Amino acid sequence: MTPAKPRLGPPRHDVFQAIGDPTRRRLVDLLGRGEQPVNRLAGRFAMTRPAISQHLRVLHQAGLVSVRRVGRERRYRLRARPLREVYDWVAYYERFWTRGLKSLREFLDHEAEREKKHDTFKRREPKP
Amino acid sequence: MTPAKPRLGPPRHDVFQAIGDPTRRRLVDLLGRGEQPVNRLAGRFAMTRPAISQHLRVLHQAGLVSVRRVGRERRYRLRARPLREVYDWVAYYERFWTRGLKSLREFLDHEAEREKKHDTFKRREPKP
DNA sequence: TTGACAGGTAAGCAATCGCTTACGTATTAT
DNA sequence: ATAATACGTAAGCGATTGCTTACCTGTCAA
Repeated sequence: MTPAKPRLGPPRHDVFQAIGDPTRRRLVDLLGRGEQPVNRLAGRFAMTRPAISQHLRVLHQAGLVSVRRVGRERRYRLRARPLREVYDWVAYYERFWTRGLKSLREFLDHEAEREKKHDTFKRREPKP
Repeated sequence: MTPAKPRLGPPRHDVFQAIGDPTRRRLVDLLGRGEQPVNRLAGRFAMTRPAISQHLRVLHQAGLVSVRRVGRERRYRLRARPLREVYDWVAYYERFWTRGLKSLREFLDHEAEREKKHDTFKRREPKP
């Protein structure tokens, strides 16, 4: 197959990717308590301040934080709205684990379950 | 600062990272309709089957899918339970966008908001 | 004005990612 | 037996990530 085209331009970070990193999730958690300057945030991590700055940039590109300059510090605040996309996506699957025996999961796999049983008895599968 | 230690051993994929990739999210979506063999899944994407196999491996390591062999095909099925971790994390922030003027967000940033106003009037900030 | 502080940014580097092609291994069809 | 199918896996690749150190600018304090 022809090689996949490389992404060009500045990497527009999407929300799912942004929260894929545990450090950034912790940053979101910390900012959930309220606006905070970079140094205060960085103090909570075992890495350098520039590293945190870079994580904050990713969060910013994902629309998850905004900055405001106060004196010589920059205070970041959480913009949780983009998380809604994640929430909406994942909330759909809630039904897959909350319900019991009559779950949608089981309903959907009903046929598959029957096939599995037959497997146990060495029944032939219909040709794939 | 001393360089961060490289992660050793096989990369145990965590759920957040697993769903950080759009291809893997689509795989989850497809599997949400029910158990499916690899070829059927791969047919929906503009990439080779091995690429899909590798994505499925990541999902498997994250506990998001299970496999079952049927004849010569392997049928993957969704195991949505680990998504609960994502759901729980993100659900906390729902309040930040659902409520109106009296949101927790505003409550937490109440002080910050006042400072901002003062900024408008060129008032000095208390020393950071 | 000089220095200390807050923090962004660039460069560099090893590790990881996401993809490809090539190949190996079961299983089914002929 | 032989070929075809379904799939995994390894190797190789360029791009990206996550960190570091080094350096820069802007603001406050002395």
